[in-house]
Amino acid sequence: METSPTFHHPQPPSSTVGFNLNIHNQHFPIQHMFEKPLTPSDVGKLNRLVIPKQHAENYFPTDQHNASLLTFEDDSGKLWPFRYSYWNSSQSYVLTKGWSRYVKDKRLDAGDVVLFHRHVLDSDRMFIGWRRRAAEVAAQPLHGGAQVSEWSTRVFYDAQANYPSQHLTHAGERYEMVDSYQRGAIATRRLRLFGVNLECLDDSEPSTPNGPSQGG
Amino acid sequence: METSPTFHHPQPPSSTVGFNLNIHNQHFPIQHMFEKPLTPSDVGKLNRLVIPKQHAENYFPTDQHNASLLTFEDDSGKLWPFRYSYWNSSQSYVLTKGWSRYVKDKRLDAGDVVLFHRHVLDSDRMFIGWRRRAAEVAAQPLHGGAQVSEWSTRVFYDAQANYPSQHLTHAGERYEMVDSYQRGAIATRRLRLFGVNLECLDDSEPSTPNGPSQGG
DNA sequence: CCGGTCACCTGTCGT
DNA sequence: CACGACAGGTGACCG
Repeated sequence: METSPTFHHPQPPSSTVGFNLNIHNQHFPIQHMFEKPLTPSDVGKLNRLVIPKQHAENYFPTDQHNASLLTFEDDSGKLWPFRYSYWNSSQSYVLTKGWSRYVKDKRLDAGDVVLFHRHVLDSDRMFIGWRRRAAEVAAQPLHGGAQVSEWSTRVFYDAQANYPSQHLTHAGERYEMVDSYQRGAIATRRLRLFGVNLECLDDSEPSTPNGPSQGG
Repeated sequence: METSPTFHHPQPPSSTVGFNLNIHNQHFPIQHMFEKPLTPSDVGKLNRLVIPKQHAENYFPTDQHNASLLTFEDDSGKLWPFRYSYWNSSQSYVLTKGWSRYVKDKRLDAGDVVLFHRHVLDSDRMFIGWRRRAAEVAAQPLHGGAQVSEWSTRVFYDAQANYPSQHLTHAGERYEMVDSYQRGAIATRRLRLFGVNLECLDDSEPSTPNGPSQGG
């Protein structure tokens, strides 16, 4: 059993973009940047996390000469430095060095979701969290259903990928705030938080818009 | 079939550390430095040979600013220049550029053994040789023995790694001189060769003392 | 564009 | 059990 995961406040926050993060009894105004359901490769031996291009370019610093270091804080205050680079060969942004340690430490599995947040008042300060994948439903038997163990992660994973656009609590494991889904569009919204007027991006759709349907 | 491999004199020499090398009918006093059973990676697509740290630091020049060029002679007198460097990340010494050419030219395979020698009177002059791995024994059928092709190289490789401490000829392919095995200890011995008194290191144990037994 | 090279990275194993 | 060594990898780069 896992204990005390993710950044999420016990009760669902009222806003998409800002909520409180309790770290060591200190409360931080945190902006949700994006999240990504982990692919088998993300948690496998490739030791890398592919950051969806849109999110990378929206939120992560544009490293001039490739290969930078991004450091995130987790819910315990522990720092997680990751090597962040752009792979020309695959035209993709990735977290590499350090990522496998995080996966192991948090015992992440395919279908689990990593969350990226940042400090509202200091966008250089970034946070990483995660939540368990949705519990297994008595899943749809595809094609007759002979496959067993090999398939199970994929099934969870796919189920996770295109989850409905609105959900709050789900099997007691999900209390993520995702309201206005606007696929493909980036909306700005103004909000007042901690006495500060902020203009925020609100593209918190799931990170794999086309889904991780990489298998045949 | 291979023709005329290795440096070894047709009859086993009497000394561990010095023996004659016949190159183009010239005889050289040659000191055995060390040898290494080749791993699959050493002969694979990584195009590099890992030099066990002890041997590298004992025998190869300490390159000040990393990345030097080491040139060896083979039994035909051909020169083989290799780039020699230290990889900080893995804390290991490697031969890179040029190595794959040697592997290809000599048709080396995993389990084969590369030999490094040097001129007794001119230690800058170094020689490279090789011998075939030990012929496959009607090997121990592990767990029932269903595996075939995939296993074969590994089996050779492991069989090679922890060969007995005393062997001279073996299946007509091995006439390496290895007498006093003193694992973990380095003995010095004095010998008189070509009218010259020499004091020599004698740590010619196999390069992977623990063996590459990484499989379960 | 492709193969070789280079400088990294990490899991595993033995000590 | 922490740590060194290294086998087996990677992407970037260059000719």
